[in-house]
Amino acid sequence: MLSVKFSPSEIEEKWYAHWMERGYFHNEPDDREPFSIVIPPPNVTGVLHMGHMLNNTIQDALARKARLDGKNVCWVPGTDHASIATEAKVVRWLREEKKLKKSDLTRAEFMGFAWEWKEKYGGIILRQLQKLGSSCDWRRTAFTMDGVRSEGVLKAFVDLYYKGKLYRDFRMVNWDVEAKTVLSNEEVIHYEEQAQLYYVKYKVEGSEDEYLTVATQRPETMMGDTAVAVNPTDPRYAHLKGKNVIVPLVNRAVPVIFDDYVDKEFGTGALKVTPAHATEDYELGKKHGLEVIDTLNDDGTMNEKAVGLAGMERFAARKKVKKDLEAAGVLEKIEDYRTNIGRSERTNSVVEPRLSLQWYVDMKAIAKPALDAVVSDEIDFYPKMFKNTYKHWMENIRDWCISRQLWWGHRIPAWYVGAEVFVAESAEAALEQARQKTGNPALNLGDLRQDEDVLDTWFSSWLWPITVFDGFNPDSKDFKYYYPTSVLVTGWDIMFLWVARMAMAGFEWKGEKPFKNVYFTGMVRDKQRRKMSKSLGNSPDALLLIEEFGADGVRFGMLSCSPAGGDLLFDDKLCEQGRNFCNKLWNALRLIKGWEIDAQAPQSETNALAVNWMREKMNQIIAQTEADFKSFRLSEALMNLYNFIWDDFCSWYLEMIKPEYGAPIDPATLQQTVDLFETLTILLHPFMPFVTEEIWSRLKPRGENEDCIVSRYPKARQADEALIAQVETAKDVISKVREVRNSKGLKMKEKLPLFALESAAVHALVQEKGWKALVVKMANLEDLTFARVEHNNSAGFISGTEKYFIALEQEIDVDAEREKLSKELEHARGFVVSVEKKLHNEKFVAGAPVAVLENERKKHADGQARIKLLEESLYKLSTTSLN
RNA sequence: GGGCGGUUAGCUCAGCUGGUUCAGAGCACCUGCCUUACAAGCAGGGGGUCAUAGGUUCGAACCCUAUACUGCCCACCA
Repeated sequence: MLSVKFSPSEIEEKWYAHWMERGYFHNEPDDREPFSIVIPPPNVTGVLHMGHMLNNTIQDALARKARLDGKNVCWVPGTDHASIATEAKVVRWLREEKKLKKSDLTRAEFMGFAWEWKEKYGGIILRQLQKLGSSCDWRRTAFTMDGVRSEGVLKAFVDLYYKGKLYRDFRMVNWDVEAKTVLSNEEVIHYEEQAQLYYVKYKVEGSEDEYLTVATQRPETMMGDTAVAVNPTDPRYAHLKGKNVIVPLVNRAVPVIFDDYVDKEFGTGALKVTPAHATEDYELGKKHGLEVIDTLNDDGTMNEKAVGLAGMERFAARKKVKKDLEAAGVLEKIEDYRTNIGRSERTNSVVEPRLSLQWYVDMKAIAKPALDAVVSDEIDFYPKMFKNTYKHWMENIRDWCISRQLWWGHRIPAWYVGAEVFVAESAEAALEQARQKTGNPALNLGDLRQDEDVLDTWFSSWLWPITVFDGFNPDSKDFKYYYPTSVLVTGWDIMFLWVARMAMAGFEWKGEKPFKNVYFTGMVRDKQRRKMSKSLGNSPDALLLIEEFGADGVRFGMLSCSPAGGDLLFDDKLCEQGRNFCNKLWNALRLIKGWEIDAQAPQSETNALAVNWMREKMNQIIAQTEADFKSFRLSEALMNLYNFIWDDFCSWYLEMIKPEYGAPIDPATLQQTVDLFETLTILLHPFMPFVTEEIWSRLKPRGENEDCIVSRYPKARQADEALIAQVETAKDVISKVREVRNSKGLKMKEKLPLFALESAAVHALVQEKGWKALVVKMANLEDLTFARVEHNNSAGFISGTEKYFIALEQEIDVDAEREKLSKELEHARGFVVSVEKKLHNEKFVAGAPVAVLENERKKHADGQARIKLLEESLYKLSTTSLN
């Protein structure tokens, strides 16, 4: 006997192991149509969170659907070395577990520990993805820092360098003082924050007590000031031309310069210029030939140039400067104001503009084909609106800073001999170049100094679709077969960091797009629309969720409310709904399995009607689901199936064919029902693989390799709308009888007589095979018979244009009934009037398509028929009440 | 400052090419049921001025214009 409650934990591991053992996830190139996906590689250090669950559930649904469509599916899993994040974790681990500081280790020692750490903790997230049911080809698991991928990174770097699309430059960068590395623009997140504007008085040199007041947000950088700038058209300061002002506290004279850049309206209209610590100041400095005084160390403390502040952390220094300025009597006032502060995506520390020498990719040189591909829909975005964002960014693209002052990552393949740089895939190759260039054959490896920096993690991830199939090898069989990939599923938050760059890399090295479709998922948030975060504690533990609701339940929860691109407001309730759905399916199976069979019994007309109706409805749902998949409307597809299975299949169909208690079922109906149910498991399999596989295995005896996961998706044919309409009419009558029961307090168990007012239409329905018996069974009627007039004390309803009623034992509440009927009548009349308006409008009659016109005429006729019936009932009611 | 969205039921959102009784779904809520598959359930029910104002059209939730509110992305205003 099957248990009343479905328990996912008992079957999940079994089926996952079974699928793996059968090798269903693995494919090699063959003559089938390929369907390939590359996973957005999660951080190797990470654990599964809601965002991963969402995008992996979507990818898995797409992969499973493609598999059911008979395609050669290849979903490549893997992880990303996540330079900054991992290095930070390793540093903390070393400090806490091994009592070691990074600064005490050599580079090689550190890397040894980092790899040790990676081996220990690196695979967790991939094992968690398996729990979710992800049908990845695990044999192809890749890592951005493994041998094959690393080789690709070096090749890409060298290739770009010799094409002149990669260069080294000294300029203002974003500095993360905590990680002590440079960041790309895309890794800086701007937040609007509360800040203070300090008004500081700079004495005009040579004057008695004339001051020029500047407004600054960062007074601690004033020791690096080398000018004060004002707008040349500002009359307030015109007389200062050629004058100097004295920087307070350090008492250094700096010139007053004049530049259009300065906004007269902001603050006092005077801007202190600190070329070492602000991008625009640096530009001003270059323009006006100013000295650059760097007052910061790489860890965010002040250096000796910041007189009196040396060694202090930058924000402590700000407080001290404030005090000192007050003491000196040159702090005019402090104002609160809102401003944008840039913070490091990884460490969240305030990013410091800083001058340094770094490597860059010339993005303008490689962006064009990737931009065109999206604009022309060669690459399709879902939802479409992200095209605009992408286009805007690509058209204003800025060069990409790819070097990082870290150790965990791909070390930059550049070697220096003196001031000369040699870029090559290996030290040996660089040495060869150096020998030729210098004409000195005695040079050896020891004379070469390799660049200390590593590459931005995204410099390896942007090659992912290229390197993942077979390294950086354009001629490989797998690469040729699986590239470009079919669809990329990822969050919109990494559109610039990853998606756009992959597109560029694809065209740069393969001359072709890396993916045909991009599906952008929304951000997972909690019910209050807050981002899921560790610090808020509002992020549920993914594995606990799976334990509680089952993988299918959680998948249902993630998918059922995930319109592409929009926020996904996560709520446990959705997973619960998914779990309940599994249970519903399970119990439908129990029901069918529990029936006795009478091998001799013929199929009743009612059962035949029910089966045919269900088949036609299923045709509709198959076509709908197919269309939804094509346009990546997974949420809709799942919800349609959910409603279809719960309402149409379980509540209606199974109840239609369900034998009386203890009675057997005929073999034909049972077989057809099993077939229908089997089709349902296939339709639902992409979303809920475990429960469907389990039910599939129990529906029929199965052979070797005969599993739901590798079955064939049904093909939709044109549904028989007339047949569907016929049964829908029956459903309407049945529902209305039930409504009467409910409102009159009649029990479901009580068999009732139902009458239909004589009409050709009802006679026609009753003559349809099985129709009347269906209504009698489902509405629990004594019989359905005809009457020429409505009986006294009856409760009636109109279905379509026909009047039905149930004669009641009890007296009816005449006033209430009259009010109800009057309302309905009023509504019907209003409806007819609105239709008439259209029909009397000559322009409508002339302009509307025939089908629309026909329909309006039918609406008009039906409406009039209904009005007539209502009027008769009302009349009947009034004569009753007179009695 | 530039750009892109959104506003439909108490909540979250569909509504695809303007046309069927189009005003929908899920959740929540209300009523009645432990009815022999399922209380993780069954049968029913209430609930909306489609943000506002104009316009186009035979016809508008849908197209256009303006307004209000709101979210996001990009950008060097100290």
